[in-house]
Amino acid sequence: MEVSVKGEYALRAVFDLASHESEAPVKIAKIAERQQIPQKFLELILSQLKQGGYLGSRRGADGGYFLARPADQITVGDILRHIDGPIAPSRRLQQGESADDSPFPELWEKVERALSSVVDRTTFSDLVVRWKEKRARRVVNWQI
Amino acid sequence: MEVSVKGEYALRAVFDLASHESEAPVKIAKIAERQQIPQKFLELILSQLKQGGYLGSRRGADGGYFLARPADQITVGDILRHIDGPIAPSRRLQQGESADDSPFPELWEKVERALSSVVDRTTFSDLVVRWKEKRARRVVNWQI
DNA sequence: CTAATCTCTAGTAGATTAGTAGAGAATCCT
DNA sequence: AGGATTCTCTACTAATCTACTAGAGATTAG
Repeated sequence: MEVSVKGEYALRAVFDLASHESEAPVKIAKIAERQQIPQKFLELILSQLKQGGYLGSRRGADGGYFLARPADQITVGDILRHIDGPIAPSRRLQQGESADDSPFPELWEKVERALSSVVDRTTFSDLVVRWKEKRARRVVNWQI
Repeated sequence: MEVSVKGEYALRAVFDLASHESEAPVKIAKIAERQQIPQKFLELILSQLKQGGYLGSRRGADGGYFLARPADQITVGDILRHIDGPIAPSRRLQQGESADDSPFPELWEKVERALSSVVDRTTFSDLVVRWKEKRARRVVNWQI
């Protein structure tokens, strides 16, 4: 039940774009540097996220990537599913086994719902807001 | 976020033992047959579950495996963690990053809690009970 | 036109997964 | 005691996946 490194890179990349929303397109190199992601690997990931319709891009000088829709309309679940595939164990049935010969399909559905209640309700806008609040608190504590 | 085949085999095996609790030890071959698991692979899994303290065994004729504690004291989470490792993304921090430079550790904690609320509250006793109820209902429908 | 940047195809070392093979050790039955 | 049965332990492996790297090609801004 781990998230792949690729999946986590994808989340970080989208988060990076979300925190620079409505600015000029962000260059791959910039994201790679800020998020500590190998640039060439990141290129593949961003391209895949564009295929999925989550990002847009522009080439050339002043090019870069940007969110294809507002940060409050992209969820963590969207990105994870698109990069890593299904988020919960997909109901694997043994040969000649019907759905209710086994107690597990029901269990996996509960797991799916539990996971979904977190990742499909968390948008990148949420992440950015929370993160900014946390940073603000830290600055305040400094000053005291 | 998938459960490995090995993990699912482990769950099925413990479930099989739980549905034959308080009977004589169950032979590997019997579990392998009923649950459709390659026997040699199952041997490794059962042995690992024994190392974890979940199962006991006896060799020789009339030997087999059995639960080391009652089925209502073994959870799905116990088995999954023991076979597949951590159930939620473990907070990976980038180099030189403190826990609140990033919004993700907090996210992963929520995921962990959500998952835990399912797998750590589901015992094999629960699974057996639900499964028997489901079978009972099916028989009733047949007769109508 | 050219420099900057994204895009696309290919390759790849190392780890992991899902097994298999086979000999050894304990236990029960007669 | 002897033999059959069953778990136990170590070693090996084919195939797949992961996390990358390399390099040439296509777009765009100025």
